[in-house]
Amino acid sequence: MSTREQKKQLTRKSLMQSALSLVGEGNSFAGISLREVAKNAGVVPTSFYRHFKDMEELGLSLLDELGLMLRKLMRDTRNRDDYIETLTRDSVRVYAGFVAENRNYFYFMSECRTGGNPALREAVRTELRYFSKELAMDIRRLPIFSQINTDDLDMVTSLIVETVFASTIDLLDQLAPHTKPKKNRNDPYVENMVKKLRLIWLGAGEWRS
Amino acid sequence: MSTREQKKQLTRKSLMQSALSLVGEGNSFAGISLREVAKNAGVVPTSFYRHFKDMEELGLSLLDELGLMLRKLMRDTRNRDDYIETLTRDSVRVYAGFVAENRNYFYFMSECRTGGNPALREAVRTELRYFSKELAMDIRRLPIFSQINTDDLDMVTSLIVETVFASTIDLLDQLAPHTKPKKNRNDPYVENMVKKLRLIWLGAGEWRS
DNA sequence: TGTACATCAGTGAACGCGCGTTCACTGATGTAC
DNA sequence: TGTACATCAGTGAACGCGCGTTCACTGATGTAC
Repeated sequence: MSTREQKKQLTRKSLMQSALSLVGEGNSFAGISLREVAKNAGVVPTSFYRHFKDMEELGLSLLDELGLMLRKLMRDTRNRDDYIETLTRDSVRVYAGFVAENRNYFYFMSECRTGGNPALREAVRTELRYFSKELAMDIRRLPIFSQINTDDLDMVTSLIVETVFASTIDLLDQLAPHTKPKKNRNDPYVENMVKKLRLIWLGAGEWRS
Repeated sequence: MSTREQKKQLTRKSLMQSALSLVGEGNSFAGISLREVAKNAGVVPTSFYRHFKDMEELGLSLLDELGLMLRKLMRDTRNRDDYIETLTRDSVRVYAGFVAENRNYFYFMSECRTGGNPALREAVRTELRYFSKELAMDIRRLPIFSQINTDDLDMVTSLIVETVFASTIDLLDQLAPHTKPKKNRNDPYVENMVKKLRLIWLGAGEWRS
């Protein structure tokens, strides 16, 4: 990779980080301007066009990036064979920690899930569907799912993914800025989430397709 | 009520409807301007200030209004003693129909759930919490919940409310504009939702606090 | 009922500002010989 | 290695436009007598 290309990628990166930090400051993505983003990135507004067609394209790149990070996180916590209760609690705790360390990304993705721009909304939907399918492939071998067909298993995993994701905005708002996630086992967010997942799990155990 | 006051209320109403229809056209609430709202309502921008301090105050009024409509809807479909399966499917169908007939309101409320403005976000949270509590009070007497304590019942009902609400944006996007909700029993949205609720129900039946 | 005054929802001009986008440019980096 | 030319990321001036907000106003409606 040439020096020129490296510098270009650096600017691109700082434009994305700039947008993200503006969202993290309490602005909604729909409300921030191309000029603000450029200024915050230390670059003249015209430069923006060397990297993105418009703000929507930048938003899609951000979603892509977070998607990759989340897939990696899933891959790393998968394929463990702990007792299911422990695995659930640990997974939720890992997720909550990851959210806390990437607050701006999740504020952005939460907004996009329901925000005004259809293209961004669809991108989030695709991402969630991907996680749901991954999770289904991962847990299909468990004995608890012997009585369940593929469609219904997808229904269960999408319920899980949606439940976790929908709660994320509440987690973000209850985190004071710059607070580290609680590491003890009594974090109320984690406990509440674990209860909900356990309930879904119970239901899945009783399910007959 | 005086004539003058009546006229004022009419203008107020048309400002709110104006904002709502702009959101329904695919704009995000965060991105529409006071001037657009006023223009669309057939009124000079300055008039806006006779009714609302700013766009946030208008947004909160919209959420209030939708909240009242939803509470009425809940009250009307409550206290029936159908077979639980029938009740669930009918309730989901009624909800889906209501969403389809009030698309703009639900696009707006969905955006607010996760949108950039903390005050609007909190207003939606309060509303959802209210529905969850109402639902808990309503179903606590069912024999299925004899083994469940108050906190856990709240957890179950909030899971139900969040699941239904999170899916609303997907329902909105899959509805073609100006489409009437399907009345037959095979609407895939309704069937998928019913399955998820049935699964939660199964889990709740197995739950021991 | 009629008159004189008060109220106030809506008006229209004006303000300074940041917006997205265009354009010709500069000068460091890359390439061919 | 040195030279001459090509590329292209980032610049800076300029554009027309819609923004939120202020202000003094108008004229229909309401109120007191």
